[in-house]
Amino acid sequence: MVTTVTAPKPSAPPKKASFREKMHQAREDAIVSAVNRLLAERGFEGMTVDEVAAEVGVAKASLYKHFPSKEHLAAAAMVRILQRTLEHMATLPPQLPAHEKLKSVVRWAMQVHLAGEMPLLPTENSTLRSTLMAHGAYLDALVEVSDGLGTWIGEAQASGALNPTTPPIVVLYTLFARACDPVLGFMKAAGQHTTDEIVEWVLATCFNGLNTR
Amino acid sequence: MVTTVTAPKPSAPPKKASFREKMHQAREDAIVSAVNRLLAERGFEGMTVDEVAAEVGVAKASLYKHFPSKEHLAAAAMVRILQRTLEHMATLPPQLPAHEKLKSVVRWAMQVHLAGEMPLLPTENSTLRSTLMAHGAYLDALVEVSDGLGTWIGEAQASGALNPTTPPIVVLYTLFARACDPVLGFMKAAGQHTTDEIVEWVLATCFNGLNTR
DNA sequence: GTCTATACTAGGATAGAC
DNA sequence: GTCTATCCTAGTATAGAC
Repeated sequence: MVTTVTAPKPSAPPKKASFREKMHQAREDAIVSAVNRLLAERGFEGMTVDEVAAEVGVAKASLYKHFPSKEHLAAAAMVRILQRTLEHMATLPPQLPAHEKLKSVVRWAMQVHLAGEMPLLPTENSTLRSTLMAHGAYLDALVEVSDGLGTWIGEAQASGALNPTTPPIVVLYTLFARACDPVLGFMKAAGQHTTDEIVEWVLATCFNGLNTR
Repeated sequence: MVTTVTAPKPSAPPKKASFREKMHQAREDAIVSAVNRLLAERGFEGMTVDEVAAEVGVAKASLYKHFPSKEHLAAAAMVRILQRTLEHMATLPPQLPAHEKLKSVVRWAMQVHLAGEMPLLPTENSTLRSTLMAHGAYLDALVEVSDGLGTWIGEAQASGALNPTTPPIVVLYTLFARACDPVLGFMKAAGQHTTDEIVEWVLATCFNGLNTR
């Protein structure tokens, strides 16, 4: 075949390639957004791929051209929320005290939660767990968020703002857990308060505790 | 059929009736225990009726002689944990300060959680939710627990032990949520601390907050 | 890479004998 | 009221045309 004369594969025009790529990304973004919302509403087990397809307005088979399984769909949504978290963290002014940065992140996460966009934490022993634990992008993003928060936790404890006797890992896990706090949903369902009020009360409970100070 | 001579249905000997009844109750108790454990491990959607049957060591069809649906299996487990909560509440000495009673209940619930016996809260929009909302025994038990805790919350806020500016409903929901706090599972999975340490730290975080006091 | 149509399986529920 | 065997829907995933 060495002697065969074939035209060299023409490199596609950059403009067009970029356009196609953009469409592709936009479509995947729409998919991940839908997954994210359904994950927040129903959890991984409760969410069905049919629902995702319906919400995106695309055939189910098409989803599987983008992502190889339901677990990978969910993983993409988890990566996305972690990246959004990193983006929020990056917007915080460096001179802000560490404990204020932490508060801001939790406040932001609670607002995301109340907006119905915070995926529920996967239960242990879930098929999702093992996929996530083998998912490089997810682990990377998780480590990056944890490291960032961990640094601030150290600073806030050193400054005396956060209780230094609490093990930092307890603080870190508590912050993650508060982002998914069911209290937010309960209060919203009770329907007696604005989302801002709910966020401030739950946030205050988190940092100040239930006891009188 | 009025003229038909039939022996009057002999009332079963109390001893034997009681025995049969006891066997029945013991079987149902075993079922509910298994459901409770699997609900804690996998959540409602993640739990399968096959697993329940396997764990009890009984045929799946037999389960449906006791409970009409998967939802009702779960509801029975929810009722049971609420009743266990009421039992624990009843053991507390009346002269104990209200805020200590509340702490004791949360501590107990966390221990139950770490023992793998705390059913996960049902996600909103679940088929389980609607069954629970139509389940008299569940609602009764829920109201009874809520009323009991609500009374203590009022007392603890009046005494100044709990922050009186926090809406009581926030306190109540927070206590329920802490019983299912994923932080407990995270810390346990991290495997660096005893369950007693975990409980005390999470409990302290709940009542004292993350901030330095 | 999108669609329609379908394969395949898991899982909730039931039939019917004992 | 327990069992075995089965029904049947829902839901993940894929085939194959365009």
